[in-house]
Amino acid sequence: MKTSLSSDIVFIVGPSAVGKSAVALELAACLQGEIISCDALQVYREIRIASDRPSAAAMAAVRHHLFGCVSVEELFNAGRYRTLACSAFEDVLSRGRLPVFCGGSGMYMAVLLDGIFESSRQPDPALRQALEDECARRGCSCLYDRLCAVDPVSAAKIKTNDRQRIIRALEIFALEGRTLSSLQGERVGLWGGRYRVRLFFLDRPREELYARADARVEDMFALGLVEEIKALQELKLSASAAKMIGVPEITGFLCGAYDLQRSRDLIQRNTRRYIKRQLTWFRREARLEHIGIPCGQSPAQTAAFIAQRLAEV
RNA sequence: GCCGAGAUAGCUCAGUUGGUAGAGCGAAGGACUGAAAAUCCUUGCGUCCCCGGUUCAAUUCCGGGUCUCGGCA
Repeated sequence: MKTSLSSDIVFIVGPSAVGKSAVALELAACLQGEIISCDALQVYREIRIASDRPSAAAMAAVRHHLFGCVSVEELFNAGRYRTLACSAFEDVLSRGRLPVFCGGSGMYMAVLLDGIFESSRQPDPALRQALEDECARRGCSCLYDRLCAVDPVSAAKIKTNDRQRIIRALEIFALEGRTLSSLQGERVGLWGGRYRVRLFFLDRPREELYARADARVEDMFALGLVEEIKALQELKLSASAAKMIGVPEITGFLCGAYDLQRSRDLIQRNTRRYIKRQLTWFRREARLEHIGIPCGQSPAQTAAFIAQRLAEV
């Protein structure tokens, strides 16, 4: 079917296990679109089952971007994502197709919509490591005190024992010679720019979401999750890949810390907590158009509903 | 049937020398802008099994009951 587009870029976001991928696939298929990942883990090549990457059939039916584009050994982060995602959607647009971003990483969506400050310098792993070491040795509050002196605006927004953010803020100051808070004021993103952007948030009742997520974890085990994670042991995982849900839990099992059942329970629990955090993130995002998916509705029906909304406005 | 032990937050339990109670886990809410599937913050009135008794006051002591778990038959 041919629909006249009223948007240049579409986002399909929502919590884990809500059914984003299937809806995005249907939507892209009927609007001549291409899918771009908006997910922090689906970019990793070696993690197929654990990140619930779209099937080969789905990828053959509609062109997908950024899925499995980097190795788990590489450091990946929001900055790199933004660079890759921007060139991907420009590529899609240049071929007259509709970019459909799909994923559950709220921050990656925010980074595209609102931007991120542009760093002139290369990240310095040694500097990060030095800050890590100092934090481990002398405690978080010691670094926090330093941040208060250097960048009181950022310090006011960061909790005294939020290791990750304290280190990040100090790292930026050391690297750029300017404070994180001042740099963050200079961000420019897609929102409010020359593109028409529509954000669709897919949702289901919490209990249904949890049940679907639990079932999906069972499926992952059946598909060979343990083998997939076991294979990663040969590699040197980057910090970002090593903390993905599934890796620590299965590694614990492989080391004999507990049985398989326990690792599955942990993965299910951690997935539920992750879903909760996603919901918290998206809840305060006022730009989203909420799409509640009724129980039993097919992805094609949801996609048709969204396509209609796109055509109307 | 007898003898023990127990019954307290969703779960596992602690505790109150009698002044209506608190840990862990789970759960919920929140923050979030280059690790984000990350990192971090906040939140526990619950017929203290039921009915009586003693007492100014009982979840705590006493008696009876119900149920659960051991052991013995």
